[in-house]
Amino acid sequence: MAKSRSAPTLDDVAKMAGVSTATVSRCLNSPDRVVKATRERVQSAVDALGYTPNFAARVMAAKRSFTIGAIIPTMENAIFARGLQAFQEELHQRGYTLLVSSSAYKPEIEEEQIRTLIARGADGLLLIGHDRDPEIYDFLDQRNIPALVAWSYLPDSKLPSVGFDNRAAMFDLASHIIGLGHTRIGVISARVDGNDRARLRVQGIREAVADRGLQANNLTVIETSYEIENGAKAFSDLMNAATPPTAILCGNDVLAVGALRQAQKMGLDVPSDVSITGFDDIELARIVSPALTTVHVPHREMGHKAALQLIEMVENQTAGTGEQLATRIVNRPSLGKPASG
Amino acid sequence: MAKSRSAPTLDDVAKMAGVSTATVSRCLNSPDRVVKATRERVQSAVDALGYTPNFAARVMAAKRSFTIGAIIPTMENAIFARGLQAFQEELHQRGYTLLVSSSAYKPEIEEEQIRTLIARGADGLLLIGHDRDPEIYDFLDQRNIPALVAWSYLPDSKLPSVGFDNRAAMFDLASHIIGLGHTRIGVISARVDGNDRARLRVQGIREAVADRGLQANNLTVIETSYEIENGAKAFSDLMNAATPPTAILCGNDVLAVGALRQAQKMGLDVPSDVSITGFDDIELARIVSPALTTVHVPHREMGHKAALQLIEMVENQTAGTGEQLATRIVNRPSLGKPASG
DNA sequence: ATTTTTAATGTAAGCGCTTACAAATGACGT
DNA sequence: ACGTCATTTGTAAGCGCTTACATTAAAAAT
Repeated sequence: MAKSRSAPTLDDVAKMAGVSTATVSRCLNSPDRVVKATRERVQSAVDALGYTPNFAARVMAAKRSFTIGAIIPTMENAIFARGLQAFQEELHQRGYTLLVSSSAYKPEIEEEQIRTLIARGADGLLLIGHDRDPEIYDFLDQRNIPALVAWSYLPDSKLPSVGFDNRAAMFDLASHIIGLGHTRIGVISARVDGNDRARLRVQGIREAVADRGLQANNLTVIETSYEIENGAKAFSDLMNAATPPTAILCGNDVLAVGALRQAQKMGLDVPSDVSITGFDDIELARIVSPALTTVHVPHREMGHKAALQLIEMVENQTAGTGEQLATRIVNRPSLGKPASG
Repeated sequence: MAKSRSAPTLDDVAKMAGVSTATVSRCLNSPDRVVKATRERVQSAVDALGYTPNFAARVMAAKRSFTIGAIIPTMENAIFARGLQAFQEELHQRGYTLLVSSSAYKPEIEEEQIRTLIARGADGLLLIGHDRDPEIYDFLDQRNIPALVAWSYLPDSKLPSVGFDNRAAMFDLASHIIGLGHTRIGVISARVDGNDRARLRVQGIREAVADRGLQANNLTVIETSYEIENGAKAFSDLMNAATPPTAILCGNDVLAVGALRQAQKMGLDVPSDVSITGFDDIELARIVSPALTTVHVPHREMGHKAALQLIEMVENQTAGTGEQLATRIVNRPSLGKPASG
């Protein structure tokens, strides 16, 4: 096994360059405060030694970590992966590193992760959605840690948010579908408990139903967890009812794809026997056949803007204004008019 | 804006509990070295103050960070996202935190990320694939940082690896396809430069072709980058040749899905006009129609085992033995016998 | 040429924790 | 009773960096 030579320190560099540690530190952090000749001498010592600053020491002394923490429900979901990728790219661009944890959709894990990330000196936090124990907000407040919510925009929330209006997006889609003549609506939603995004989407549908004068009993909502198979199961439950829906709105594309496959398995044609719609517009939505009508969410833009906003909050001690992003309905063949009248 | 009360320190706890900082530290790190009464007194002070240890200080003093760094090409690819998720879960289980960076498939970015993660005190590193500048291996060696490679198993590599034999897996698939009677083979590969996984997959195909006595000119290989559209483009290039292939092997499922869609667009039936296969067995492979014949890779198992192995290397200063995981061919309708003779 | 102002560098005090070592306490054997 | 040994706790020295402040050198102003 290789002998481990421990990493060179600031002191080593200082000695080699014949200057004080303060000067070396300045060369690294504010080069303009050091005269060119010195800077070059220091630089060559750094190169010769292969010096890399020790992060922990730097954080401790500077009380800044250039680290941003993000806690997402899961990386396995393309929507988070994509937004997070854009978020990380922008962070990296601006000299920050990303610390990621996933909470597996469990509030208590999320809370623990928040504490961990803060203890690790995260300068700011990215959180998904608004629903969480108020205690957490107090904690963030008390510690004065900038935090931003993504994937859900709410104008008057505790934390500023960069995202879209889940309720309005689903309201529009549902209105459009009802406008097509559908009168019996099925909904396959993700679990709404502790998930404002899912809850608001369902609420948008309910409001559209009321708005269009449909009876509430024409609406059936099933809640299930995030897996293709659950979408399939929910679909067959919905279609086996006495008077099955003519359109099924799914809370996300993955559930919709599950429904779609189940339709095929049951010999039902989409959209002539039943229409199916998704939400998110992930790649999958374009690729299945029939392709899914869905709501397009600008995931990359969201990640990107969230990064900019959070960095702004961290660097200038500002409160963060949040930003609402537009979504749009993407019409594809999985949605049609209901059969007959 | 809330007054920022700065975080309570070990000292605060010690004072409140009427003990020394050493005792508080011991309560937290090796509780059995402290008598029960004291431990309880300290614990209540911790609770009352809402104390969380400062990570940077701890790292600096203990020279251990309980952080593992991972550098993956991109989070947007389901295969990495899934493996990484499993990796993170196992890490979390064992009290480690994951620091993630993505290199966007660029070696120079990867190198920079490696240095950054090490400077941040990562106790160990997870890297994807074996191809990289030897200098990096020297650096890792010199600093004595345990590192493990995943997604590619090689018995005699610089670093231990947990993964599968890309060459053999593709050799088997190609042999199977040739055994079905295909004689003109097209390959749509990811860029092989700096990517041993892609390179070895192509090599596996070449070896199978030679092994089965096919002329090398019956094999056409196109290299392209990772996007559905590129798979489509490569497919049409391949099929517009004078004597188009009867089977097209793709280096991954995403490229294969692109090829599949292009086939539909060109009015070609799969598999009767042309067979298409993928690699990875991501969800997409099951969902497209016809479903893709592909090579199943145990991504979650890989992430899980990589975590265990890396932790073992970190905690016991061992070299790491690596582990080869099995892949298997998943037969689905996108592969058939060639038309006519 | 001398004083004032400004720029460049050095000195040294922490940042919050861990841990080697020392000290104190108590249990035990003789 | 005393000394021995084990257990529990305290003391204090760093870990590698940043930065307020002191010092020195150089430039500008007189």
